[in-house]
Amino acid sequence: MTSQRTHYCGELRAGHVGQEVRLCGWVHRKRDLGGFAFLELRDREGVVQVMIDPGAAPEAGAAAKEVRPEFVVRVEGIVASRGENVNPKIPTGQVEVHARNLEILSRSKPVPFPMEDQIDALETTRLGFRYLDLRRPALQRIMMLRAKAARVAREALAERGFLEFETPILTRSTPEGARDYLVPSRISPGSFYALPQSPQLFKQLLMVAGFDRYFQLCRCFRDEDLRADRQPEFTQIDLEMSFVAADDVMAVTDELLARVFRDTIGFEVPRPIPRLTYADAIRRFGVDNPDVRYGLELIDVGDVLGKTEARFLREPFEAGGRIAALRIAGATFSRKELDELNEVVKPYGAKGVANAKLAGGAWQGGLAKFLGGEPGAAFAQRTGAADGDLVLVVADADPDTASTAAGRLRQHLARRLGLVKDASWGFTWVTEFPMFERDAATKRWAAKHHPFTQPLREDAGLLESDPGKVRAQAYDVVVNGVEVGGGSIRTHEPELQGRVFRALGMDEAEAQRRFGFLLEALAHGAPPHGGLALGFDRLVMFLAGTDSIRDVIAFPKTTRAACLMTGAPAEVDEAQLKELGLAYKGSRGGSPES
RNA sequence: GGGGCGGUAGUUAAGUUGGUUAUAACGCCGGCCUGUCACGCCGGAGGCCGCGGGUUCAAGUCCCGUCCGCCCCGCCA
Repeated sequence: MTSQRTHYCGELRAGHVGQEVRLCGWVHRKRDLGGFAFLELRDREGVVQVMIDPGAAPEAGAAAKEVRPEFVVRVEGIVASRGENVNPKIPTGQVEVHARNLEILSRSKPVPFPMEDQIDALETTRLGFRYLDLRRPALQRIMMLRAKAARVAREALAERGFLEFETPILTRSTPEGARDYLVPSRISPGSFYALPQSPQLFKQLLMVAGFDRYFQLCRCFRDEDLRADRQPEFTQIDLEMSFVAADDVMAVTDELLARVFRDTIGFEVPRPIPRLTYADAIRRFGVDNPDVRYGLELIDVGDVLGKTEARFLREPFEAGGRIAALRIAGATFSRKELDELNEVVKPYGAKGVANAKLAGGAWQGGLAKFLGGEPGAAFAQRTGAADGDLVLVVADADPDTASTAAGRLRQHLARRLGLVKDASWGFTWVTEFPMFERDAATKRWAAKHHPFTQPLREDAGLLESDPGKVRAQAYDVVVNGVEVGGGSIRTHEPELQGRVFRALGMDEAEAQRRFGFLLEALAHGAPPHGGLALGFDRLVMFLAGTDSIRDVIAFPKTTRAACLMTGAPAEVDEAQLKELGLAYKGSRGGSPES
C-alpha cells in the first residue's frame, strides 16, 4: 500500500490468513495478560487484534509493555486464524496478527475521552480536542460519507455538462440578505471586502459569459445567529444554467439528489419530486417547508367559526385573519396536555389553542359553547370530525401568524403522536414563492428570495400596483420539513430588473451604485438563466442521520461562532490594526460600548 | 436582542434544609496475571466546585454580576 504498510487494519479477513503484513495505526485498546498481550490496532477502516507473544518476539513484548492507548505503532507479522477465539463483534474478528515486530512511531498523552462511538463527553470537550473527536469511528464514517457525497455530486453534474468554477472569496458587500463578514483592505484604508453569502452574482455573470452550465461546491458566509443546523460558514452545491425554465432546474436537481442519495446510502428518491405551490403549502401545512411524511393537514374554518359569538375567533377573522383547524382522530388529551399546547404556539406569536371534542354527537371542550346547532354541524362537516375526534383551532388576525403557529403545532403533534416513521423520507418542491415580503422593521418590501429572481410573467404587471401579490419563479426543495435547497429563474432583462429594484424602494442611482456591474452585464447579451443551491451540510446531515450540523463539519464553530480548538476569533496585534487603519472602540473581547 | 437548560477530579456525573475530611464510575500511575476481547485482581495518586463580588460563625449549596456551552424565538435562504 505504501512503503510503511501493506494493508489497512480494518480490511483483514479470513482470506488474508498466512500473509505477511505490515500495519500502521492507533492502539485502540491493550489487554496485557502478563505473558501474552493483545493490542487492538485501529485505522480509518477499522480495528484488528494483534497478538504479542514475548516468548516468540521478545522485543515486541518489551515494546508492548510501554504501549498505551492512542500510541501510533507499526506492526509486522502474520495474519492468523483465531480458531475458537473468534470475535463476532468486529468485521476482522476471524483473524488476528501475530506480531513479529512492534515499533512505537508516536506516543500519546492520556486522551480526554475514549475513541468510541458511544461517548458521554460534553461537546465543549469534544470541540476542544476536535482532532480526537474526529478520530472516533462515528465521525470518521461521517467525514468519509461527506467526501463521497461531494464526489458523487461532482460526477453527476460533470456528466450533465456542468463546468466547475471558483468564484471570489474576497468580494463586494451587497447589503441585501444576511449580515456580511467584512475584511478590511490594507491598500484602501476604510474600505472592506465582504465574504460571499453565496456566489449568486458571479454565477449569473458566468452565464452572461456564455458558459451555459456552472457548478461549484462553495463556501458561504453569513454573520447571523446560529442554530443546530446553521454555521457561520457552510457549503453549498451551487449551480446555474442558461436557456432554462424552472422545470429544467428542478429536473436536474431531482436527478442530482437521486444520485447522491442512491450512491451514498442506497436510498431511491421518488422522481419526480412532488411539487407544491407556496400558497398550497401555507394553506395545507402552515409553513413553507412542510414535512410531507404525514397528513394532519390544516383545515380552514374561518367562514364556519368566524361569525360565532366567540370573540377570540370572530375578531381576528373580521380583521382579515385566519382560523385553522387540525383534526386528530380518536385523540385523548388531558386538560393539562391541552393547556401545554398553548405553550407550543406562543413563541410564534399566537395567543393559544382552542379545542373541541366530538362525543356522542355533541361538542365538548372549550369551544363547545359556540358550537351548538348549525355552526357545530358545519364545523363537524368541514373538519370531517367523527365521534371521538379532537379538533384544535388556532386563530390570529395576522394570517401568517395563524399559519405558522398552526403549522408548528402540526409538527409538534406529529412528533408527540408518533406519526413520523423512523428512516422515512418526505421530499417536496415548494414553488411560486411570493416575490416580496414586508420587512418587519422598515415596513418596506424586501426580496423574499433575492432581488435577481424573476417574477412570474403573468404577475409582472403587479410590480408597481400590488407588489405583495407578485409571485416569483422561485423554488425550494424540502426534505422532511427542512429546506435543503432553493433557487430561481433570474431576471435577464435590465428593464425588468430595474422595476424590481424600484419595487424594493431602490432608485436608479442606488441600484447603479450597488449592482451597476450586474445591470451592465445584463445589457450586454444575457441569456435567460436560472439555478439553485443545495445546502450541502444539511444534505450530509440527512445522509448521516444526525441532527447537528457540527457532526458533519470537520472543524465547526460553536453557537457563538467560536472555534474552541484554535480560539478563533481572537484579538490581533496593535500593529496589525494600525496597518489596516483600524482602531477598536470599547472593551476588547466584550461587546462594544456604544 | 429575548427565553430555557447546563458548568463539581483527566472524563462523565452525585452532592439533601447552608454544617465535620466534597463522593462514585471510567480513565491515569504502580504491582500481579499466557487466549483476552469493555480482560481480571490488589494498591495508589488526582479538586481554582467556571470566574468575581456579597450574605453568614460557616457557601459546591443562598443572592448579585459575569464568562462559556447547548436548545429555541427573533434574525438567517
